[in-house]
Amino acid sequence: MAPKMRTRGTTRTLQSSNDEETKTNAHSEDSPLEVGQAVRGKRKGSGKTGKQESSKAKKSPERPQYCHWLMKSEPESRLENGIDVKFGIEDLKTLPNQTGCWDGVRNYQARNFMRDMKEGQHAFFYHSNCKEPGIAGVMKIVKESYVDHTQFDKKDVHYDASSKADNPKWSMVDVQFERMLKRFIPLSELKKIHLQHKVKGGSLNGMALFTRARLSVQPLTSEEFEFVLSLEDNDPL
DNA sequence: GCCAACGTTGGC
DNA sequence: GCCAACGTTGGC
Repeated sequence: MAPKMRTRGTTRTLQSSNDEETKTNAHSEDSPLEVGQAVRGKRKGSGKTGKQESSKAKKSPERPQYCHWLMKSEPESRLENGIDVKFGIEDLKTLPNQTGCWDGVRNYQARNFMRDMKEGQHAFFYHSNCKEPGIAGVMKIVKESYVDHTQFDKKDVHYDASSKADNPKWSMVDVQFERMLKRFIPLSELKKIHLQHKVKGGSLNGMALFTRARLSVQPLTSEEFEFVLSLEDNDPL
């Protein structure tokens, strides 16, 4: 499976307020349209088409529109309830079409960011909770948010007994491997740059990786995204 | 609605 | 393995 993310928590996080807002829309799952290829065979795809959230939705104060993302997952084996949650970028490459569903996110803020994702946008694949944390590669969002079927699966690590089929709490997106970075960009290097930029100004000044460290799905501004990509051609700091 | 206790994330 | 930071829960 795809235990991708550490969602456990993380992913799911809501930060405070945000989530609440989001939560508000909780019901809005997006539409599950057809199933894409979920990776796991199971995909339950609910077929209902959601019409949308509209209803109540007042979309809160609008959330800024981001179009680049960073998603965390653990590349090294670790048992959670007896189940290995390992899912690194190499695992994504192995799936059919190099595509998988990013299930298991159980944090409202992270979930909301996934709900904001649009097909065709890019996300960094970040390796967390491992020897060398950092950004390994780039993926593309190939299916916008739909119901995360693992919330209803008692056997799944991320089963959520509080989520009901008629009002699912958790969503996921499908992502496709795009490419490895020309070199792995370690967290340690990003951190040094972040600290410099905080002092003198610079693109990584407010990077979510440092300002909201525990969030497993986070947005990047275009400037941040491009800056990180520019590091590929530099020598490691 | 506050807030203390508890649980999780994830770097180190 | 430790533990700081922070989200979540539940009593009141």
